[in-house]
Amino acid sequence: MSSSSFRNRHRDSSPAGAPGRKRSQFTYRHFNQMASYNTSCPLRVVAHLDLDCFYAQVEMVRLGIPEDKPLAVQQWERQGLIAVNYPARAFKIGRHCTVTEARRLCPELIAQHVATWREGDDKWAYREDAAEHIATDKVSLDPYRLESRRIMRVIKEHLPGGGLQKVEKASIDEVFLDLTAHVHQVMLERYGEELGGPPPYGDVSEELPMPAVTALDWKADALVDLGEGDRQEGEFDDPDWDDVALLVASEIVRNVRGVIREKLGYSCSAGVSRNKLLSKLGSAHKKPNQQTVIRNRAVGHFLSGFKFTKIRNLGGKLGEQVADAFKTEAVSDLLTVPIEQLRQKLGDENGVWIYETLRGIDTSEVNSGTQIKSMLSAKSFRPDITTVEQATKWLRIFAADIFARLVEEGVLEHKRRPKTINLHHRHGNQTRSRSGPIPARLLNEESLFELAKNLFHQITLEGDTWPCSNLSLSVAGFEEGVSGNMGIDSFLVKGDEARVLKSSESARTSSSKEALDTSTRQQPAAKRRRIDGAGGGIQRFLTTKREPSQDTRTTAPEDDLVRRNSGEAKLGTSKTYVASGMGWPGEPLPEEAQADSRRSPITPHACSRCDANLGGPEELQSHLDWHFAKDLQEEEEERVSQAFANRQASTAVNNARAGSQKGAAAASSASASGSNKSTGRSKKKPERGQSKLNFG
DNA sequence: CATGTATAG
DNA sequence: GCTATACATG
Repeated sequence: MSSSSFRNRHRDSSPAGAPGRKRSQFTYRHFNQMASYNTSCPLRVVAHLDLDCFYAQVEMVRLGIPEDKPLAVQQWERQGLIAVNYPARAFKIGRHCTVTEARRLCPELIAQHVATWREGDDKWAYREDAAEHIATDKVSLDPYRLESRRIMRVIKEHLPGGGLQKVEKASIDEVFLDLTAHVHQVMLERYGEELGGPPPYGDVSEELPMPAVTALDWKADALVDLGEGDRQEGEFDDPDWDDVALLVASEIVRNVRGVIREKLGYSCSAGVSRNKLLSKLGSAHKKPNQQTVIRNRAVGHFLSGFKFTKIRNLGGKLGEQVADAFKTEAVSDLLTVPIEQLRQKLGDENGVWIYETLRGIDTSEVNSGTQIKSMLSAKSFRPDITTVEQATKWLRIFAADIFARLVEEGVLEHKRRPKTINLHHRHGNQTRSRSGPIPARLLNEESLFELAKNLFHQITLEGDTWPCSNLSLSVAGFEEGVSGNMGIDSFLVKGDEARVLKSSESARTSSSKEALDTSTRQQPAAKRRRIDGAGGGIQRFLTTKREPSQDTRTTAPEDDLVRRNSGEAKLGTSKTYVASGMGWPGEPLPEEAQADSRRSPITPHACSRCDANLGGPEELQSHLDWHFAKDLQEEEEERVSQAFANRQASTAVNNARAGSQKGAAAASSASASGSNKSTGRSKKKPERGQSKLNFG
């Protein structure tokens, strides 16, 4: 198949060289479309950024290890390495090596264990002995999430605002950028002569003049070449505006990469092309620390060299199905298959999708939302666990982990909350899960724990529980705005809530449950008026006590979050449980967080800390709460990022020399704990909520 | 809405 | 392994 099928050729019967005669294959309309992110715009420009062996880089930067040292990130003793840097890969060390194998291949290897949560400790940490504590520790990916956020922030700060940026966080270490509008603006500035004026006859379907340039300087970019044979389009054709757009985009991407490198020390690779599909393939094409441009004219050659199993969404069962159906894994082989046949063998939807994908057509959007949609905390047990007590312990850790992350992720200021909670259980081959709603007012650490225990109990009711090889707790269904919960809802106990929190065998182990139970038992199904709206019943135990005077807004859940947070996220041993043991029957109720004195006297509608103007006292209060939580969060973030910032410190030499986990871990804990005091809170950047909100 | 499956890094 | 997300399906 000729590569012309990948591209709408300009039909011009005159020879390519005819002076002044040839016009662009793009029209004024096409160019104008760039401003509005039309996904079918032929001048669209999308980039994919991919951090090189991200986890490994994070550890190297954090520990100040020189770039040429081989390093791998380790998880437990015998499990595969979860990241291997490029120097280590030179020794043939791969993802699925064990630590022992890796060391045999490269005695100099620095194997850094991931951070872990440990029961009784109130924060994840890097620990020398983590590898041997698979039974008590749970991996924490927080260091990587935090660095990921810093990277996102740097990217967003570097790109122009005002609707000209579209940034999608595709994973912890990947980002899509739709640069179309930005490039449009640059092209206007740079080529206003040719592009800026009105089209001839005022007709936007007129073709543009060709760019004046005859050769483009692609700098160090890896340009995908065009292949042999087909001379209809190639290097001998003059560059058109799509090439110019990609060139501008590649400059932008090179700058973004430079900024990430300079400000944070991370290298990444990038792909620049017309859409997500191609950019993603492009970023993987040359690694590390390079960028690949796939010009439209090169798409055919680029794609036909791949096995289609390398394409996003074809790496699994669907790809296997396709391979089975057509007895090939090569993209090029499938290009001759008519669309009807694809539809017939793979279904309409898949058939069409594959037909287009094979030809580099992808109109999927770059979604600027970078907000998280679900959160999961999980543990695979080695050996399996066999008792309710063990399970409960892990559930508590999960709840603490998830709640801390809810706070971390800025759920507070975003006024978002997860709607559902889910527990997965694995017993041998069989997996089961139970889920339920998270009532708005029950969004705090203890409640998540209670909810989780209940879900777990529901699972145990069906038997076949033990031994259990895996448990995971997740929250999902994030939705905007909780202010709606302050109405009549607050005074009702929904059937759902009653059911979710209904007392059960295990529930009896919790005094809060008993209170709940008695308060809801009389008329189980019906919605009911609460006896006292100001915080009796359930709320007294499951959420923070309210101040009666604030009663019209007392049940705003973000208040509960704020206050929980003020006690710092604890792993499993939140104050409540330390104080009251397990909350077994007969034990005293937890001393709840006291109404603290942070509430400033009500000043009419203006925030003293920023220029925000609030609609009324309630909004103001909520806003101040937000500041409060924000401060805590920033302190935390500062604390962590200082650890990373210290990377050039003298410990680097020691770490490198030791080449052992011991040395690295010692240094890391030193820098993590010491940084706070030594550097202090020198610069606390007053970041407005909005920018954070966009950021995710 | 609840539950399970697929995909991917 | 540990996450995160999307989707099918009842």
